[in-house]
Amino acid sequence: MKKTNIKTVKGFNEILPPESFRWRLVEDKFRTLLEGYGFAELRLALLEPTELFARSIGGETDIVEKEMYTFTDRSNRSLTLRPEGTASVVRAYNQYSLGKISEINKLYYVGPMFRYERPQKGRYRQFNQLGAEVFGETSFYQDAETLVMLAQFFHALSVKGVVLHLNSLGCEACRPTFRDQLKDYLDQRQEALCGDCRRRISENPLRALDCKNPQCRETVTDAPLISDALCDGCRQHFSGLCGLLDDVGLDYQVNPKLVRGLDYYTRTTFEFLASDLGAQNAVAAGGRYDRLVEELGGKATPAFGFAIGFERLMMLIGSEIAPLSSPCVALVPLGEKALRLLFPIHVELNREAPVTTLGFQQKSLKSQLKKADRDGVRYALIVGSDELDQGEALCRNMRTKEQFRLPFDRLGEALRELYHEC
RNA sequence: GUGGGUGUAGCUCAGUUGGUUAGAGCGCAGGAUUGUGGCUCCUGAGGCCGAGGGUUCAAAUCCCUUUACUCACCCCA
Repeated sequence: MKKTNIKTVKGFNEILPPESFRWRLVEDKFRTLLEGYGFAELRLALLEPTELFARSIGGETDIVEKEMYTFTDRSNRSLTLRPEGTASVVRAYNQYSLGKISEINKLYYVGPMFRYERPQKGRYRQFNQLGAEVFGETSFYQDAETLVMLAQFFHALSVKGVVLHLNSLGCEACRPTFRDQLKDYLDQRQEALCGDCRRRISENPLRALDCKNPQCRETVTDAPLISDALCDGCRQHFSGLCGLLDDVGLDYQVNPKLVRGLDYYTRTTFEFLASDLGAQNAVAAGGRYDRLVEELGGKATPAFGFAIGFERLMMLIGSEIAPLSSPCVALVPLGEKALRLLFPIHVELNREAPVTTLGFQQKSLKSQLKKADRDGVRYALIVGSDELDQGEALCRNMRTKEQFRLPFDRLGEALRELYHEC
């Protein structure tokens, strides 16, 4: 404690074993599922020009205003550690002209994001997201497929108590009208709103809808609803999506007051909310953003995406997931000569799979068996002076306590056979 | 940025109204007649009691400051 005074930066979340094994399992499930649906992985830069986020997320959002890790590098460029994944994916989509390679692009990513916020339960300054984006598809079938896929992911992990909340935010045709309507409504009730909401009236009035201040909530109960203001196109898109979700039996709640903190969303927007996560209850969220690709300088391309909060997801998953495969045989040398004999076998056997364990300290048989037991191996292979004399190792089945002999000259293949039985 | 809570062994925590060398459980290491694990028993290692200052004959304990963690607000995954 006294000399380890260099510690992680506040809020930077690190994953230690055995938790890291659980993370791997969940991540593997995510990859398998998404690749099954035709997604391919993108591994992108963690550091981007600051301008990317200012333009994509929205200059007026809290994320850009006060939550980014922004600094200038040695050549005085303003750089930012990515606070989310979508902006970078869109940047890459444009930069590498992915739209020209194929009409539809389904991409996913896994990795850390950075936001300078006060850490608390389920929120860190370095946190991890599992995310995916689909480019080039306007159909509500795409929205539905992606939402169902997410629900399948949660189901496969036995996550219970997550509810899908759905809304449509309209498009460039109908949202401005609604925005003005809402602005008027809020303007007339300024006194009843909190300071933040008053500020929001001009900047982003939609966000006043999901303010948690009780008084604001009450004030907003009779506010105009976006669902009443949607244009025909948006209305059909949304009802089409709901119809598909009904068809496949995916439960959802339409929440007309659900809005997003990021400016780029259009039409479908959603959150998967967990009941037992405390205040940070959104495990996954996302929606459609049909304008962003063009706004970032690309060809107009519709898109749909989501991000899952990895830490939050892991809090919802029971810790009873089975550990990864463990070694099968503990090699137990008694003395330097035996160790010397076993070492080449050990390194040969573990080339491709965890078959054996071998300790290099000269320890008593008793403590080596103790360790073998803790490691959960099925067999202990004992080599002491007797065995060296006879040219045979003594193999003990840790469960049945049966012991049998294995000649040195075929130890390797014999252990390999035992491993395949494990 | 604003509030509240908590910092004692690797982990989970005890520690009386301030009073000797600071405790338990788990974990770790070793042992219980020569080379046989899990159960039991014994022994051991491991702490500047988060840090700094103050009050006192005496501080883990009281006061101040600071820092870290944590929960909530804000916002978000």
